[in-house]
Amino acid sequence: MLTIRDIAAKAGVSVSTASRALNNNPRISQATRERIQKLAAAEGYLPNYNAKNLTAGEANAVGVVFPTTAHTVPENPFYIDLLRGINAQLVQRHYVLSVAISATADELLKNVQSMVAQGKIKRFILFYAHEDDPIADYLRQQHLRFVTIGQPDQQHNDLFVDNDNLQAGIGGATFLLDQLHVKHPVFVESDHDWAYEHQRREGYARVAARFNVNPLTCKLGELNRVRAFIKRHPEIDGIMATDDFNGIEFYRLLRETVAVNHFPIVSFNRSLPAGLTDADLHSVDLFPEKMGNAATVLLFSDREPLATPTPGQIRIPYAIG
Amino acid sequence: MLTIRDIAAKAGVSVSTASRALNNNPRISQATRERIQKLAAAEGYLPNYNAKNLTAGEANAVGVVFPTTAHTVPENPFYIDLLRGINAQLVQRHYVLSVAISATADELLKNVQSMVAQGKIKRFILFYAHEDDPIADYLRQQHLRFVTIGQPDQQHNDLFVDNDNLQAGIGGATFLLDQLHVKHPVFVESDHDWAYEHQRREGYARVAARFNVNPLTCKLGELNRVRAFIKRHPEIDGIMATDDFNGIEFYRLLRETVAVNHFPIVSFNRSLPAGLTDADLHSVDLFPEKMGNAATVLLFSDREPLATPTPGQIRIPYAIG
DNA sequence: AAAAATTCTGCAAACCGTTGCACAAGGGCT
DNA sequence: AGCCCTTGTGCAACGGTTTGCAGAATTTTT
Repeated sequence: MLTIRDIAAKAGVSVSTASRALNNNPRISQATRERIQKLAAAEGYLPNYNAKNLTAGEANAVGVVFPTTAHTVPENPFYIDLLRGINAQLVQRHYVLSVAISATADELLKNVQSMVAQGKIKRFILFYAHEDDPIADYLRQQHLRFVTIGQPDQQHNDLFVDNDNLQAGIGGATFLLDQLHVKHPVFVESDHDWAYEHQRREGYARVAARFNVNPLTCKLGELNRVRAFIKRHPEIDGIMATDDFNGIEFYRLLRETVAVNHFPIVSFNRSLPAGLTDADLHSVDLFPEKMGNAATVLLFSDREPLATPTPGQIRIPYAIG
Repeated sequence: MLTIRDIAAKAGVSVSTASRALNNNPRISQATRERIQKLAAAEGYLPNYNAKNLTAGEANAVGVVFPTTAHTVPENPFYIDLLRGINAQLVQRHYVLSVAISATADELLKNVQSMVAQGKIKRFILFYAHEDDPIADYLRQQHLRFVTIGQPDQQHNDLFVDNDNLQAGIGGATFLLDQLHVKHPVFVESDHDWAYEHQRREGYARVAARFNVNPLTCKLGELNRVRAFIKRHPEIDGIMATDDFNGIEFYRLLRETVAVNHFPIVSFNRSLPAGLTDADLHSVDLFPEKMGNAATVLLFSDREPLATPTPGQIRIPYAIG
């Protein structure tokens, strides 16, 4: 194993000079610095991060915390893309991505605490934004840096990255009404009252108003209630859903009564392969990978100031595909 | 920050004694060991893993490598469950889960190499089993321990965990023919020729033979070919698919010609929420979380011998839900 | 030419554990 | 009493890197 001592010896300098040269310390002359860096690169020297971490008192790792319950099945592909985006940023910084994932909140907290206490991990990304979250509380109390995915509790002003759900709602609805020529849309949401659903609905409502169209809305849940709703609204000729699953579920119920085909649906966050439905399914792409990127950049913004000054939050735009 | 020196001082012993006591070294008397462990626990002492790793020359981390292509959407929920299973085992061992995930094979390899060289990670789990995989080659060449999820290349005898796909195929087919009383089943698979699909098909074929039923099979792909297939086989009264997506896609095409309802489908690895289809959808559960558990146990089997001797591979049974 | 200021480099300690080796204490044996 | 063996403990070095401080070398100033 090649150590910094070997490099120092080959370069004919002391270990401390080598160390400083490799870390671009301005106290080492430009010439020496370059010479040593070239040498190190040529020899294939790579620093031992365990040693680095020991002296730094901080690990070169970012903790990524998954929500406890997998309930949110629809979000799964989203998580993977987030991981991609985050890791792409981390490798550049010679950081490693460590995940905390557990069945219960208790275990999860222990997992995170151990990362902090034993592993000296000082930076985290939370894959959820809950109110009164014990993990977030703990991190705040320890004065550790973290970014949440999704807009968190307003009262602490934590760092977060979120979609611009309002704009995405506006964009999706405009596409549905304008491009797909839908006259009698229905907005379909889950029965969870999630914040992002409200925001998307608000966007939809605004566009509906602009197009002079009735902003019909249906919340999923008890099937017969939904069926009754559909019976009452035979005029529906297009669906805007908060995600693919909700959209397709509503469509299935709709087709129990009316024989339609190639029916226009606009949803968010494409999470299903084509070919699963004969609907004319469009999706507002929310770029989870970009969210991962942005979250990481924000997480390191204490060291590496952001290009554009931002107030501790980033909103990712959307696109329709 | 509480260090081992503090504990040693409070206990009135030397640092080395404290270290040995905490690591259950038999050279320290039972009495002293217990006394020091109690004290450490009471004081809330937690060892610094960066220091431990430095002396050990190995990090307390397992690298989890995702396949490059995200396209494999169907498998996503599976990955999350795997992570769960793995992490549950790791926390017990005071290990951390580090992921490597990248868009391109090149970057992924670099990612892994950096984990090894800089991070001193010595154990890996691969979330795929490809032939001639550069990552696996690299790990073998470095004599590092790794376990693949799914049965790998036979010629190297790597460690792996896989489903018992043959048995699962038998189980699923039996359920379809016996419980759901299907007389004219069709086995639907993707056009990727994946190994697990062959194995499941083999199970299906055996059961078909036993039930004296024609082992009809259809490979997805070009839609009109599939439609023609369906036209030729109006007798089909049940589907066995290699995953939910394939099953539902075939079902959709089927319904273009025949108006069926509550149609029996048996697939594998439930990855869709109910409510998306009106088919009578059953799934053979392959317990990805258990696979994660097993993979981890296998990964550490050099230190912690397995309860039941196994030949470097574990097969996870299935259940039908 | 000498002094001062500036720039560059090296020594050694520090980070926090583990571990080889030596030594001390205690017991049993002849 | 003297010796050996066993058991328990401590000293000090080690792992690979960073960094405060001091000293050497070079340049600038007077």
